[in-house]
Amino acid sequence: MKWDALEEESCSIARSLAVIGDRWTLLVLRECFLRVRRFEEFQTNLDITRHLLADRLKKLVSYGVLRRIPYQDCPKRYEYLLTPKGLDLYPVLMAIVHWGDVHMVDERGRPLLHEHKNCGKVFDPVMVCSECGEPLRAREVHTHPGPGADTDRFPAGANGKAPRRRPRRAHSV
Amino acid sequence: MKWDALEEESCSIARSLAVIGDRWTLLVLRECFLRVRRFEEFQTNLDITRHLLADRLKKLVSYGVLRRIPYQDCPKRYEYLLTPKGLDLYPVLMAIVHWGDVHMVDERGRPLLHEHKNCGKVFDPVMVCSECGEPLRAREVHTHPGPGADTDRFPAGANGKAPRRRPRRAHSV
DNA sequence: GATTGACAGTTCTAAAAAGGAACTATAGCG
DNA sequence: CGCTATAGTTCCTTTTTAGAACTGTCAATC
Repeated sequence: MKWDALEEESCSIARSLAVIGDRWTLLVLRECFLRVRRFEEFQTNLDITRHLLADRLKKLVSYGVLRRIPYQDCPKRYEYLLTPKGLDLYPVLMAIVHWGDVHMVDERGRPLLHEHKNCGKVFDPVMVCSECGEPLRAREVHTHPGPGADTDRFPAGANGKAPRRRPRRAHSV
Repeated sequence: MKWDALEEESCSIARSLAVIGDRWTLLVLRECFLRVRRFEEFQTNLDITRHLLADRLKKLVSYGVLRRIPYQDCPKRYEYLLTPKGLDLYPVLMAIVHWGDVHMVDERGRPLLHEHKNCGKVFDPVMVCSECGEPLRAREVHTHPGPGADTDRFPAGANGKAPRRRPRRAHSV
């Protein structure tokens, strides 16, 4: 499977990974949420090669995750800002941060603490069900093929196509 | 920055990315949550090269995300199961799925629908504050350096070290 | 007026990683 | 014996990435 093929997959994870499934991209986005906006600042903070940084920024702009906005003319200079689509990646970053906080910290403890302005407390992010508000656990979730399902992998009950593999039972994720 | 250097960083995102910051690894984990356990099944479903698959599985086992369990002797055969540490990646996967569902679907709609067994409804995952239960938005979160902070990037107020850059204001993420 | 520095990249070559296909080893089955 | 299934490994080619230097524009400094 090539990089570009990910976008074509009938799977929201695969399609998301076409955008964010690369270590540098996620680190660039971390910087964006830390209010970093300019090429040089990304480059200094991340110690990424300039080539790759230019490439990743271009890709994120083309996917609508960042906007490239001029902040001065003469010479033309641009900065990179999160779009609403980019801001919606916040839960992804927070989920990754929290997993790292729980499972990857060293003896010194967490590098960053998060404070919720609304309630004033240091918190952890928790993933809950939009309907009942309960925290989600993999075991307590069933999946069903949706309208955009890959009929090869998740064959619809009624059509005559032979499944490529044995029919699957309901899944998590 | 080399791959291995990520683990050393004083940032939970960087350290998490040392484990999951690669497109194949996240696709392998997707399969794990879909109850896939065996080498051949991963390989067929993902169309990953056997070489890479072997490498990624080995890495995930070494990080304690998967366990490699024999399910028969003669010949020895192993299957890969999520550990508790691996199961804790569920919110990360769900956050990615949800972002893809919202921003990357084609005209056909979502590939998969998720049903919460506890309440019986099709749901979306929502990231909330552990303290007040409100949904999290990047703008409403401040960060402070924690005990494991990088003093270079987040200098402690009292010590005499000159900050490498101008002192930062509080951040999101 | 020449020099230096900031910024946002681009260009070049060498090294590392990934892709693709075939091969190995073990056992059960007919 | 030949065939299939499983879980990898080996070999070679192609693609990406790393690392460093270079370009071009303007502003401020010597």
